[in-house]
Amino acid sequence: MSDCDTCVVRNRAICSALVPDELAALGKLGRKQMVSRGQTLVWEGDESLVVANVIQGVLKLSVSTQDGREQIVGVVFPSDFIGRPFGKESPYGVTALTDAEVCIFTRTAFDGFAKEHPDLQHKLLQRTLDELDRARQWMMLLGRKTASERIATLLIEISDRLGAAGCSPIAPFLEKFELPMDRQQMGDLLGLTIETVSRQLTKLKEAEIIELPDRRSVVIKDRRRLENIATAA
Amino acid sequence: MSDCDTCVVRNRAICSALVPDELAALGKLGRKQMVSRGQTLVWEGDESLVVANVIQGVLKLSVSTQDGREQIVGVVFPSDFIGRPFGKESPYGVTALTDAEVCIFTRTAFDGFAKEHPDLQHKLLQRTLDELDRARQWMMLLGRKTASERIATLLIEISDRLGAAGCSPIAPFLEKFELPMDRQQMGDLLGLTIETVSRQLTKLKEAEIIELPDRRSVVIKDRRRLENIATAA
DNA sequence: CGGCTTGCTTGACCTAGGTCAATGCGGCTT
DNA sequence: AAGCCGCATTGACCTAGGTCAAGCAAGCCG
Repeated sequence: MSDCDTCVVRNRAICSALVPDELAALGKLGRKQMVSRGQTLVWEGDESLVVANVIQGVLKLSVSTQDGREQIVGVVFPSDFIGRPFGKESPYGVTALTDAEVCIFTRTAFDGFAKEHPDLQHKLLQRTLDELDRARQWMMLLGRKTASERIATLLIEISDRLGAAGCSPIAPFLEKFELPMDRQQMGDLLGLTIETVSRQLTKLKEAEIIELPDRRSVVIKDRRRLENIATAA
Repeated sequence: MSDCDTCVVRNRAICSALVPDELAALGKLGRKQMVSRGQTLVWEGDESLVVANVIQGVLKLSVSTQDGREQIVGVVFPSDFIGRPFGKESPYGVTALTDAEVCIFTRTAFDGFAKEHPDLQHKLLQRTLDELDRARQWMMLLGRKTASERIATLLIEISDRLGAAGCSPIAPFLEKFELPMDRQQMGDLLGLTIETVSRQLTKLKEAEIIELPDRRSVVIKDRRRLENIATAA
């Protein structure tokens, strides 16, 4: 049984749609689980057996071709929901980018519970609609943006989402943060190669728009200019 | 008041979640409307004022950059749902690719009705999840596939979706069909230029995988080979 | 301390697909 | 039937980003 009362994401995850009694009932179905960096929770093409809420850490959703090309199709942060409820196999794999903690449910148990709780379903619908909007924005990036626009967009997006994931209500975004992924994964997310990612980052560094204190850290020195590059203004 | 009893998509659109009484109530809120090719139903960035079901025809969802680059982020066929329920502005425009007929609702009226009808919301959630899966598959295409893989994938997809939209239960896909878009729009959907689209189509024609009887028609002569190209096998 | 390992950067070169500029062609209009 | 007009195709050339191949720096371990 999960201890929902002390869960750090209880006010932001879909669980926030529930009243205490309902929350307790859902808590009985779920179980907290640690996932270490690189570990895969769901394999692409497998039957969708589990769904989960992210408590801590960052995970990727990814699709691959037979010949090994990979595209990351989504990145989930704390309080986000993972998985494909209501039947079907999962069309993408789910793998931890950092050590993470999730609150996991068997899909069938979750589906049953959701059917009985329209408020939960409503919340899930809202989230799915938001996720769809984000996916579509990313389609624009992949289809039409240049390499430098892509990198700038990614840095802004990570800064925003890590800011939103933090509990502080006064930090809409972060100016210094740790990348939750390596260069290869940035490439897989942006539809670029590792070399292009690296070159574009050094270009931004040389233009004094960002600093790169170490391989995982980014400091945004001139957010305005970065945003201009990102939106192709 | 719409005449739902005779609606050609009543068994496939989200309305199929409703019992006759409910359907009549929803029908009172909606109104059938013709949209002619090229006409825009919703502008990118505008407040989301309407939602709709597609009865006939094909529409595109698209996003543009300030400097005029366009990416089509979705294509909707008969029985599909259009719009961004539950608040927010629409992050993409909706424009008819062919003459079309839609069953349109004001967003607020629809939202109110949906809140009272969990079955309808459930159907909407399922559709949104499917749409999200499709968007993510397309992200793989835009991020990692070559031009010929993209064109092949598009032809298969259109053939499948036009087949599914037809009422015949024995036609899972079509071997001859009319493209619901011109070359430019194919490019905007695939993240390619018009010239590359044209060159790839003639390449497929010369390989005798397809025929192009006129600018809008396609005949798939060797579906197996086309599928192999599409999946990068 | 030196030698590995792992991930990142940099450089030199190449190519898929973009750009620019004709040319073609079917359908309308007069 | 001649002239447009709006696409689509084709060709010649160019470039952003991919590929291939060294280097390089930080952590780690003996």
